[in-house]
Amino acid sequence: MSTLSDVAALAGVSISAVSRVLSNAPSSRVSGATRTRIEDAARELNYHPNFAARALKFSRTNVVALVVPDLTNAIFSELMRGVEETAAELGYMVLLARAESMQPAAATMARLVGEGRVDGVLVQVGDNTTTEDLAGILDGRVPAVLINSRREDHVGSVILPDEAGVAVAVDHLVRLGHTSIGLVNGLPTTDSAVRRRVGFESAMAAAGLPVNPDFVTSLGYDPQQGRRAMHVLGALPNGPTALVVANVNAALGLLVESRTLGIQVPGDLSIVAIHDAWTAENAWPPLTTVRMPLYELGRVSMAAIFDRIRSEEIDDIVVTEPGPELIVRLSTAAR
Amino acid sequence: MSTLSDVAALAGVSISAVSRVLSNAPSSRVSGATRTRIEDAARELNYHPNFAARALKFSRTNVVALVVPDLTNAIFSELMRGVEETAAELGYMVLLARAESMQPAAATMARLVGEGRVDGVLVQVGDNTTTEDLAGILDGRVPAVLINSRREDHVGSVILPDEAGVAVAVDHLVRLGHTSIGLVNGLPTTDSAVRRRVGFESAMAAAGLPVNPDFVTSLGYDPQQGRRAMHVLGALPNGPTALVVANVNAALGLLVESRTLGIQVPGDLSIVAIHDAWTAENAWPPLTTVRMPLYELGRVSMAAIFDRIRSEEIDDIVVTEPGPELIVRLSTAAR
DNA sequence: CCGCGTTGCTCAATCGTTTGATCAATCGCT
DNA sequence: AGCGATTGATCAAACGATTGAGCAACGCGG
Repeated sequence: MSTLSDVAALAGVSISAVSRVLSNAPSSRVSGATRTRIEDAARELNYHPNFAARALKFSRTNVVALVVPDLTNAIFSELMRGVEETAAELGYMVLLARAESMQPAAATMARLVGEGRVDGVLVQVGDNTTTEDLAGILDGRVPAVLINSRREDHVGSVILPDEAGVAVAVDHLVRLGHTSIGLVNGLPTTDSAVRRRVGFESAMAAAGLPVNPDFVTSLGYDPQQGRRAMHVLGALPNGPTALVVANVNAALGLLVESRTLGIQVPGDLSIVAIHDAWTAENAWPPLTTVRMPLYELGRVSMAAIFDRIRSEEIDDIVVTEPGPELIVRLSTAAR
Repeated sequence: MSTLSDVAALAGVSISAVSRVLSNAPSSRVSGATRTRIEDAARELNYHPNFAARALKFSRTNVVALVVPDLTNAIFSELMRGVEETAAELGYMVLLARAESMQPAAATMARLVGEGRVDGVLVQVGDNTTTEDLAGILDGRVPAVLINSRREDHVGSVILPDEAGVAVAVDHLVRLGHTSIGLVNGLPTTDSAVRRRVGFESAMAAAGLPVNPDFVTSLGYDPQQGRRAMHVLGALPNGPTALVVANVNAALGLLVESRTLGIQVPGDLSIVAIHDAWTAENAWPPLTTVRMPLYELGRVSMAAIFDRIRSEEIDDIVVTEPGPELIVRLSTAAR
């Protein structure tokens, strides 16, 4: 790891000259001869500017943290790709952080920012995270953007068109002739679950169908809760003939429980899940899903935190392009 | 974000005093009075030492990069947990990086270290990681530990007891009365696939069973390749009655293809997959798996890179404790 | 040939932290 | 009281990069 002085010594000039040449300062006033001498020296020594030194000088690291509840959630794959690609375009790096339980995560984030390791934070909160835990980080001193959830007391969020997504799912089922449709939702404390519930009710109303409260569960987005939901709904004497499952992972668990209960999918019960992932096409039956614009969610979120860092300006954004896309597989059938 | 000078000013002392008190230097020689004054001031200002400044001073960041081919692979969940927990114990942070987003990977890793962003690199090589991608770390200038693979030209690796894992799977199938057993393996270029193949052959030999080359595929670890493998094996006139699938993700794809082909699992075909993950118990039928010590793999890997960074000493290690553990679910049945 | 503008480079301060060297004040001992 | 040892603090030099200010050399017009 060579430094500016090493390069300067080799090229026989001062470190200032080297710095100016290598950072391509427009006002650099350097002769062509020294310029090439410096560039050659830098190449020979394989010079890379020291990250810590620059960060110290600029009090800026060009790093943002992306905090997600579970990195191995296939759903986040596209989100991360969007964030990372946009970050790279903007000259940023992404520090990926798991936040399984938020207590230590909040502390970790506070450290991350307090120690100046990152310039901003993108937070995707999960099922078992109340945004309360994040209060410390969201007090406005730290550039932060909430992904997939909103808070009254914090401006700066990017969310998905959840209502529209659920509407696409409901429409598909209605078109197939279903009238008795249930919703397997996330926890009511989750912001996205609230929006999905609203979307469900509007879509049902628009189709002229009643919402049976017994057909709506709000247990959570993970497979275990999907199982529980199926268990609850399966025990109903006259259950729904179709379900909108607000999360593909929950749908996987639900599918297993349906088999245990001897319920045929899609014969007895049609299922359409929100979010597409590789697990959906490798389930049996392969799941009909609504693909949400997660890649774009990532892109927009990164762009938003960038703006926030540079200009202090930030909005609450809904990603609308592209809209939710129905992917028909084998878990839905006509009634 | 307050600095040492802020704290010093508030406490009415020099920054040296503050630094010594807050870093708990044993030779600090500070009076109890000033000590508490400084500590109070630090707390009041919510002081956190600046990361960049310390990194610059120590030319050490206490960060290691963990490079994995695909973050959303459920298998890596435990691995990451092991790495992160051990890192935390050793005072390190983990910079998670997707290999996919590091194009070209060699250059990105070189930059990571060249710019002094990380002190070392943990690399989990995937199916499509090329030797070229690793070029930067093989010359030994960068502290690096290979996870799950070994190379002649690089010392510093931690691997799983792959042979033993496959043996556990084979034993289970043999005990169930199977004699016609196949192997759905990873690419022959993958180091772990080679070891699993060896383990398969030894285990079969130990059971006094012949290995039918037609029953062995080496297409890859992902679901798509699992499907292809099933397609190939399903076309055989007298196929195997049981399969060891070297990766749980491949097994998921294989399972779907088996349904498409009308092959009953476990009626016509028993399946045991290497690696346990939440997807295994949420498949249908729930997959019998061999749980490998991935958490410990993470712990040992982190410990190894730590040693390498501190002392330049490094070994090639096999994680043996705990051994592979059979988890019986519903994808295997007696013959 | 003097003064002025320009060119091409170097000096030196700065970011925040650590730490050996230094120094003033106090203490213990005779 | 005198003097060395100890205590409790500060000074200042790094770490590596950036950048405004400064300075020597040169060209050129008058």
